[in-house]
Amino acid sequence: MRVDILTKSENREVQKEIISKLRDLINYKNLEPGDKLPSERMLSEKFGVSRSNVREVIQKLEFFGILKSRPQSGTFIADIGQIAMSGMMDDILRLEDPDFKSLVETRILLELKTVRLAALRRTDEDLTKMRQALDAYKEKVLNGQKAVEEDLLFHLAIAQASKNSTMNTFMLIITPEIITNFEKYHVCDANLSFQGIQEHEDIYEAIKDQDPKMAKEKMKAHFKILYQYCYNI
Amino acid sequence: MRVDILTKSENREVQKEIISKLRDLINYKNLEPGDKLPSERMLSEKFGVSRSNVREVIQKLEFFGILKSRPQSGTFIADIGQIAMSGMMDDILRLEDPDFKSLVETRILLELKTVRLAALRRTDEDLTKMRQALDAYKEKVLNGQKAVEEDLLFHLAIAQASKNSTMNTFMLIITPEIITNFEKYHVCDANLSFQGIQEHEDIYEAIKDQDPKMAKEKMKAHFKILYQYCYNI
DNA sequence: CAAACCAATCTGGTTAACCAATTTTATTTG
DNA sequence: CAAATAAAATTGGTTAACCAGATTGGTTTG
Repeated sequence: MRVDILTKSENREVQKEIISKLRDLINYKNLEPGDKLPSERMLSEKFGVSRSNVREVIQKLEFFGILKSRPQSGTFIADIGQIAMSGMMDDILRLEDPDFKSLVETRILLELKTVRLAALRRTDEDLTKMRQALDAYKEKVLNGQKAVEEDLLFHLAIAQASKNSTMNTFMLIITPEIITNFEKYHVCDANLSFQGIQEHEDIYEAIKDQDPKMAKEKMKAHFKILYQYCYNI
Repeated sequence: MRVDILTKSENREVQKEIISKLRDLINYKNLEPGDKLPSERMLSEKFGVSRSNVREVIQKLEFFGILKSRPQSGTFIADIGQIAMSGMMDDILRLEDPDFKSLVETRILLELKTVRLAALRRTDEDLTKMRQALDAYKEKVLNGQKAVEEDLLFHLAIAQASKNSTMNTFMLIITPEIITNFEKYHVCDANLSFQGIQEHEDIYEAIKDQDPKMAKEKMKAHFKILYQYCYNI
């Protein structure tokens, strides 16, 4: 178990080193947007790491949108300039694992927006999905069971109804970590209350009525306890 | 070029199919959080795909936090229940590529928050970094050159000063796509104006003075043009 | 009979050889 | 000499064999 964590962090260190070396290489060679990177083989040899390590890093930077690899052709620098490139790589290297506060802070920010957008843009289909999620949540709570997951799925349904794919993606990214931390810090216990049901119903109604202001208001009320929890940990 | 896009989207289709099959398998086998998935070899055989494809998907789901693979041991379902698991996989399957509007909408939301947090939490070091980014931006604009990248790096410096690692990460994720789209839709042309310099200076001053309200105000003013651009495209 | 031990097996990770498509270079041809 | 063609080298992607550590089941031992 201990070793596992070690190897993982070791691997991460390796990745960071590769990114750093890659940045230096790009700066040194004055590569510009659209230019081709040296081949994976070349890089793995030059950096003294395995080709799969290089591939992992390239995939990661491709996810961040600053590289673009084309089969049988090469890996290219995306259409952002050298300055942005170098600056972003620095930032990526400096990225830390998200702490719980940062997660909740971001979640609240996102949800106060998605709920407004959902009220404005929701279709009938969205409404059905939210209703289903809400009912599943209700049933669990009324049976005295934990319902953290059903809770979150309701909120994800809202994000989906917001029709903003970026926020939807971001909600998906933070949700599992939210769930894990909720259970770790026993935030879920507070979720057993019947009050939660009414709050969810209120939010649902506001979205159904296409009332963005009310929707945001109700979501704010729903987050009130979370606020306190978050800032006491 | 055409083929490249095709193979990429084909690959994406393969990935989606694997995720879908994996979800069905988990549901069918009633796997719960903490349970071990069948080995990569087994899955690749069962699904009729290559092991590297399986590994790609696992990495992706690991990024979304719903799987966790441990070396020499196996891949495990994260500490989220089956319901959240299945629901999230559905959502991931349904994820679309972000459109420009969605990107700008999210950026504005994030930045109106990070600028407030930066005003509250910035250190002197943060201030120095922002100053450097601002000066680099100024120089380019005063020389009549495009400065989209320097612009964004200033905003990234703010995100970093916000001390919220989640928002910082999200800003990093959307930045390259923002840059690309800015150049595509010639939003950058509007950035040549000297007005931008003053607006940046105002934001910087507000953060320096640790005045969150003013900082948000100035950021809002800075985004005014962007708002219009965004909703006219 | 339970606890300690050990070897066979299984795991994700790594490596190296291979593939098909592309790109470059050399050759041919008008 | 330039354009067309063909062959060689290079590319990211794929595959299969291999590795070291973890797990497991049976065996031994007190």
